[in-house]
Amino acid sequence: MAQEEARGPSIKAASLWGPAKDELTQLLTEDERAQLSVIASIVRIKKGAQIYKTGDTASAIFNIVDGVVKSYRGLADGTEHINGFLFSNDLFGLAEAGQYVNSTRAITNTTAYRIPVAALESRLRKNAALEFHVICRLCHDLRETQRHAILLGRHSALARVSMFIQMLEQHQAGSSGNTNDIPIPMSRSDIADYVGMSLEAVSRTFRALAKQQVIGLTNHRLVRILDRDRLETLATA
Amino acid sequence: MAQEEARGPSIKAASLWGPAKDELTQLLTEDERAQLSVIASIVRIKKGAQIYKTGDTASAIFNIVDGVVKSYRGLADGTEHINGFLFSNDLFGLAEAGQYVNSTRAITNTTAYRIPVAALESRLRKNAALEFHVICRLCHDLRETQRHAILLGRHSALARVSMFIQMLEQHQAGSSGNTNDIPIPMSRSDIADYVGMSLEAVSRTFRALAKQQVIGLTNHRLVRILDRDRLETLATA
DNA sequence: CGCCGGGTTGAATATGGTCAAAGGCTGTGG
DNA sequence: CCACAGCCTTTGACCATATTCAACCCGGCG
Repeated sequence: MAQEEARGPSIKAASLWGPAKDELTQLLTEDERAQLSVIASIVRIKKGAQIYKTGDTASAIFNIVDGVVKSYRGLADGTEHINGFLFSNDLFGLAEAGQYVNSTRAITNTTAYRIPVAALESRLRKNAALEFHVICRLCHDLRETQRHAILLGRHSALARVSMFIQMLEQHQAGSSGNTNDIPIPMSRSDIADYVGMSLEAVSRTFRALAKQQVIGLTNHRLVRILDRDRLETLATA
Repeated sequence: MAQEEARGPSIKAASLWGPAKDELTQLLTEDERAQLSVIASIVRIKKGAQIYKTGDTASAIFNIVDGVVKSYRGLADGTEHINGFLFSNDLFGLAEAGQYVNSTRAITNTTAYRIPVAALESRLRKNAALEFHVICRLCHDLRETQRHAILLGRHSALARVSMFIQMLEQHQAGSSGNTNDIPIPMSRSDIADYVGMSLEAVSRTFRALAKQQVIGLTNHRLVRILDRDRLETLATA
C-alpha cells in the first residue's frame, strides 16, 4: 500500500466500542485533519532536546509525526520516573491548572505538530465529533498508563522486562511491517526509569533473556524475538 | 453549608487550564445533570459484590454517589492488581472493543448512577459542552493513574505507603471537612495489591510509620496523621 | 588512535517476599 | 448476653531478589 500522505495531525487509538482489532485506527477524518492543520505548526526537535518541563505554562499540545519522545517526572530524591514513551500518532502535553504535568524530551530527532491550546479549545467547543475523537484517544492513553502500572506492579525483573519488550513490539507492529526485529531507541537507563528497576538490573535481565534464547541481541539497540511464546509466558506469569 | 442535593450524576475533577485549587470542581451544569438523570438509573451494590468483570460486554458506565469501589485486574499468575479505588463523583466503566477492561467490586455498600453507553454516546455526539467536561474528567483520571505509576516505581516500602496515605488524605479532604483522621475502607490485602507489595510488608510498614510517630493507628481501619511534614518527606524522598 | 559515555559484569548488602504461627476483631448462633 | 468460629491482621525467621558500589568493556566519535 502507498505511504499515507502528510495531511495534518494524525491521532490513532484502539476502538472503544467497535470490534477488536490488532491495528489502531485513525480517529480523525480528512476534514478534521485539515482543520487542525490550520491552527497547527510543524516543529522539529533534535535528539536529546527538552521540549518542556513540569510546571511550564502549557500553551500547546503536540502530535508526533515521526520520532520518539519520553515523558517523565523528576522526583525529589533526584531520580527520574518515565511515564511513557511516545511515538507517531501519539498526543502529548497534558496540563493541570495551566501547567504541564510532566517533562518531555526527544529521544530521537522528532517532527511534531504543535497545536496551541487556545485555538484547540475553541475548535473543540464547536465540534462535537472532534471532541469525541479526543475522548477515544484519552481512553486509549488511560488504558496504556494502566498497563504501565500493571508492569510496575509485577515483582519479577523478567516479567517487567518481558512486558516492556512486548509493548515495544506492539508499537512496532502498528507502525511498520511485522518483523521479529525490534529497534530499541531508548537507553538502558531510560528503560530502567520506566520499568522501575536499576539500570544494572535491566542490563542483566536482557542478558538473561538472551541466554535463555528468548531474544537475540545483535547489538544493545536491537532485539530479535526468538521465542514469542516463552516471552508471553514470562510477561504474564 | 447545606448538603448538596442529589440532582443527578456528579463528576468532579481538577481544572485543566484554570487556576490551581485544592478542591475539585463540579464539571457538570445543573442542566447536564438533569439531562443525564433522564438516561441514568440508580443502583445499589452491596459490600463485597462484583459489579462487572474484565471481558464483560460494556453496556453502561457508572458514577458513584456514595461508597468505595475497587477497580482491578486478575493476572495470569493468580495475583490481583488494583488499578485504583473509586469514590464519590468518580466515573468508571472504561471499555475497549465493547468490553470492560477491568473488573470492579464494591468495597463498601455503594450507590451509583448507571448510565447506558448507547444513550450516553448519543447525548455526547450532540452536546459539545458535555463532551468537554468528559474530556476534563478523563485527563484527571489520566493524571491520577500516572501518579499511581509513580508510586509503584518507588523502591522503598515507606515511600509507597506514605504516598498511598497522602492519596487517601487528599480524597478525604475533598469530600469532608479537613481532619487528620483518615478512614481506611479497604483491607491490607487490597492496599498490597495497589501498592505492589505483599500484605505482610504493608502491615509492617504501617506499624513502622506508627512507631516513628508519623501516624497513629487507633485501629487498622483508621489512620491519624501525626507528622504531616515527615509523611511528605517519606513520600517524596 | 585514544577518549568518553553507555553498557556489562561481579561481589557484598539490604530490602521485601515467603512461609508459618499467633493475635484480635466481627458477626453469628446458642 | 456470651461464646465461638472465621477472617483479617500482625509478628517472626529465613530466604530470594534486586540494589548498590565498583571495576571493566565496548563502540562510536573526535
